[in-house]
Amino acid sequence: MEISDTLNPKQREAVLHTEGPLLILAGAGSGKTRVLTHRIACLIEEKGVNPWNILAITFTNKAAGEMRERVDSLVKSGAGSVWVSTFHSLCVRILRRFIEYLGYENNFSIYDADDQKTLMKQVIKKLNLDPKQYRERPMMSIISSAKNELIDTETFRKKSGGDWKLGKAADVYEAYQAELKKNNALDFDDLIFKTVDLFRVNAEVLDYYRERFRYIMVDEYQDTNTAQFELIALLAGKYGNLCVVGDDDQSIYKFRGADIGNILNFEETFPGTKVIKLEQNYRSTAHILDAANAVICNNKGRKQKTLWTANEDGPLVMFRQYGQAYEEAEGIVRDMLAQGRNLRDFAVLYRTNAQSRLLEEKCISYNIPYRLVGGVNFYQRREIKDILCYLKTIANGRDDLAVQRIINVPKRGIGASSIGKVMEWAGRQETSFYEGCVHAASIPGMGKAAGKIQGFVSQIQDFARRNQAWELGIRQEEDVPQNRRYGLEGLIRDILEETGYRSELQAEGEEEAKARLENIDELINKAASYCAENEEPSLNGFLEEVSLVADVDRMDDSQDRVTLMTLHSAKGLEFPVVYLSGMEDGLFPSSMSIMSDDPTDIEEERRLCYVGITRARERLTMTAARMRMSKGETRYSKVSRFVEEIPGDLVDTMSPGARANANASSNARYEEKKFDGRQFKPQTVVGGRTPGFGKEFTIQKASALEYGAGDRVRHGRFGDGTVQSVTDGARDFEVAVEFDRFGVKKMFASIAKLEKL
DNA sequence: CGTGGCATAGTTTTT
DNA sequence: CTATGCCACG
Repeated sequence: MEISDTLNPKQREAVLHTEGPLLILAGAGSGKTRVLTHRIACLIEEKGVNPWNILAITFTNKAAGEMRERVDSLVKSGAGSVWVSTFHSLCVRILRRFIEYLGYENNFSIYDADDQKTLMKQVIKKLNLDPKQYRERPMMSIISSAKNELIDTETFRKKSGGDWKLGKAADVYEAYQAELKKNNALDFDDLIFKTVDLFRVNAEVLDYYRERFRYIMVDEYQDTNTAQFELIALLAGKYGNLCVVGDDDQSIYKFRGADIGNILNFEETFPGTKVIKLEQNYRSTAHILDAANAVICNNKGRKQKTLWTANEDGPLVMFRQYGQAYEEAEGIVRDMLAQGRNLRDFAVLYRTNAQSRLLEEKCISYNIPYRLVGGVNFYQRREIKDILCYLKTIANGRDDLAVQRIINVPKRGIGASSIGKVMEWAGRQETSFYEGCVHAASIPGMGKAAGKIQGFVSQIQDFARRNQAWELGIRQEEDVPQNRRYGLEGLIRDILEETGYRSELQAEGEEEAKARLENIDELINKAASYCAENEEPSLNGFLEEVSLVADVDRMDDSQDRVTLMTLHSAKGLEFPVVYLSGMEDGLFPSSMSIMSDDPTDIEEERRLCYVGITRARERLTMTAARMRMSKGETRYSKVSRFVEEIPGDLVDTMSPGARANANASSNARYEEKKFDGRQFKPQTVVGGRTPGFGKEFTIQKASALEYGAGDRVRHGRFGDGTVQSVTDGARDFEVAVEFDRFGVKKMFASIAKLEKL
């Protein structure tokens, strides 16, 4: 085959350079996946490398799946032996095989964020720390960063020096790790950390994988953290055939420990590195690309490169500012409808998951099918977690968290005090909670509860026996519906029926139960397809698969639907038409990053904006709202600084006439809530490069107000009322007024323009 | 032992 | 505003 036919010179160079360290700086839409897949094909077909010796690491399972598919279609045979995987699944596979060297059992559980939180809460309680002062989240993030930096408990303790607060954190870290180990469980960060640990303590295992993975490729390299870096460096330490692909401008996971230094310093770390820049963009129109470049060039400390394209100019970038956030959502939905394209062409992106709600509501009211990526995770739903905890208990009885979650679900009359007694006993015996349940009868003071616990234990044992029989390939004789082979599907069904989970669910209400049972059905389908797709399906394998899914992995693009998702989830994807919603200072960039004294925080937001812009192929629309509800109160925002960074001649701000139209039509539906847009004419216009929008909405805070609590005032729309309170906020005075006809309203003084009577 | 009501905290982003 | 968590009561 002619591998290089469809590639440009730079791409071809990257594909053919197969030996030694290679850094590919690939701008957005520059065809990096094509380079990677062709490179794999080249290794196999031109250089005669055994596919078995190739490892490609991606960020999400979705990306891995796509790469696998493309390699399959490119390579005649053997492509199946190429190991394409995410960091996390790679590590799980390695650990399942060798973790016993680290003192864990190979049926370990994987804890997600919820599990971590529960465990952390227990730890804080156990250490008798004030839960007001030591909250789970901050503690988790301290520990997570430590693990991402490969700092173990011992080093952490040393580094804490005499610092009291850090010493406490060290206590928590130690206790948390001990608890995980006791439960034979690893959290997400551990998966990487422990694999590095394994490689460091066991030279044989390391060498085995070094021999195995002679050619390594890493996608999205800009988002690797120290632990992941070390993992790769160890693996590539013998043959040195390491090819990383990334774009420093698209590094958006600093909060998760990603170290942009990994890509910026790659050349120094790996002497003899060949650097290839891919700067031609094949994805977007020139206008979109110019806008992206205009935004990102405000960042300092980036590798110099300029994306260019041979594509046509395309339409201008659109910007629209609405009054209320729901008008913004409606505006987007109507705009999509007006274009008359396939719904799958559209993506609406936003900074925070909370923003999806309004968009969903509007999609529903306009009858537009949508697909929501992220948000409340399927696997976080109560009923799904319940069933998964049954499965986890069956797979790994040492997972106390799982056992404790389900021991009284459905209700078995095992209450908090009985559970407490078992916990106490297990603690004294230095054994697991489940083991405590097994010996419930011999625990003093258990009373009637002992029998109930026994019942639970024998149920679990029964399930475990069936599962073991299935895993060993023995056909289950009894309880087989027709001639279907017993498997995970059957196991979940049995759990549902035999524990009484289904009947309890049905007892509690029609609608609710129906929805939950549908979710469980979806889980059963998942289990069935897992079993069908895998050579050697196992309970642990299934649990892994469900715990390592990213939100985008569950994105189903088979149906013609609009996609709603966060900017983070959108990384690596592309759509013909993209809306960037909520372009407001304080939301995007987030107020956290604005307040931060670390200037690189805002740069990370800017990179996120760059990622968002470059998702669009043909048409990009940015939208903002002046008012948005958050935490129960209205927030007023000006247009995002990122919008201002785009030169005015690239932007189409809606003409005043068109805006009036849009408002008029949206009013029809929301008349009662509508707040006349004209009242929001700027009080003060502070000069901006781009006329028509930008800095127009700068509120001039008055030094004092002429009215106070108790005074009668008049409002342009709400009529007369009595001032209840005046709060002196940072940006403006906030006034609460009880209107005679409209009730109590809170408003900002400079906007409301209240007139004293 | 279970439930229902109230209080409080929380919003970045996720494998 | 909404989700979660805790406490008091039945």
